[in-house]
Amino acid sequence: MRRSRPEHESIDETLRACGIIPTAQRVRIGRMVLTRPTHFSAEQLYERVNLAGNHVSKATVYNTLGLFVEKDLLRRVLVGTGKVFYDSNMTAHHHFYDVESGELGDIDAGEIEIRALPKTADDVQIEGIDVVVRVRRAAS
Amino acid sequence: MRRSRPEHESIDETLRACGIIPTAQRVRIGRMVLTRPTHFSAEQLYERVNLAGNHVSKATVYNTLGLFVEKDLLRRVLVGTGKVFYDSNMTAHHHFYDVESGELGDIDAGEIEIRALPKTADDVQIEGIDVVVRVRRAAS
DNA sequence: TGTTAAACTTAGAACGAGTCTAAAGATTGC
DNA sequence: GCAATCTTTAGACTCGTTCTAAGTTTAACA
Ligand SMILES: [Mn+2]
Ligand SMILES: [Mn+2]
Ligand SMILES: [Zn+2]
Ligand SMILES: [Zn+2]
Repeated sequence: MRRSRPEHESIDETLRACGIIPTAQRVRIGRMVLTRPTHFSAEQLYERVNLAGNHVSKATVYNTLGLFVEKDLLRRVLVGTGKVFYDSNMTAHHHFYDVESGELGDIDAGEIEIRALPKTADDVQIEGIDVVVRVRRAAS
Repeated sequence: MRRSRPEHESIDETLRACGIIPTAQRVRIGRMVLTRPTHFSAEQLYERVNLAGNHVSKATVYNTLGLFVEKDLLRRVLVGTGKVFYDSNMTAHHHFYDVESGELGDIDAGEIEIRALPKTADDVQIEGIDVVVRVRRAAS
């Protein structure tokens, strides 16, 4: 169930609407990642959230990210080995991944057509389709 | 440069043709994974290769998998968090991934149409496109 | 508003897939 | 044969992530 996050709605209300108790830590993290579409890793967030005093623990960062994913406020993006990215752009879209720099970019859903779905047995439901275009900047 | 691996060609010759010195360990692993299309993880291979005596070390398993990937004899498939699979089916195809069972299946390339490629700056070359369809067996 | 149970946060230990190290073993060219 | 190069190995190590157990906050409600 996707929910919109209009500007006038506070993070506090967004979290409540998802059944998440808006603790100080969750609101702080929410403000950082839910107010605009952004790609980031757990460690990037951990560093950023702790730049301006008021320490938030690693465990809480991971717990909160997991909770936000569970509540469809964030999605995980799997690219290279050992790298998990989070994405607060919940509209249907895909990604390109620069294998050199590790940079992640968006591809509009309209730019990739999934024509036929695989032969799905009728008890199998599709939970999502992930497309990652691996790119490399040509060596000059 | 994809090479075919006809039945009459021994693993030994396949490896040599790729510039790989066919050591006993590499040939043994090659026989297990290169003679038919198969999906497997490093630890699955490590266990299987060591079932029938003649121990092969973890380091060699990882080194060999990395070497085979580098030489385009295997590809990596990234699915769930912390799960790296290897695939000896080198024809263009995609995957579905059962998020419950962890099972991985093939989707013929023809079943998914990549219509438009993203706006690629001319110095950016596409190295590959990975499509993973996440599926879940409906709770009975 | 005080009491309490449930939910949450925390530091740090633990985990595990994957990599590295340094030494021993194999292969190759001369 | 001899030396140079390449390969394998055990086990230590790394690092992203998860777990644990204790303390803190929140929410329910008397
Ligand atoms: Mn991370
Ligand atoms: Mn594995
Ligand atoms: Zn995105
Ligand atoms: Zn496959």
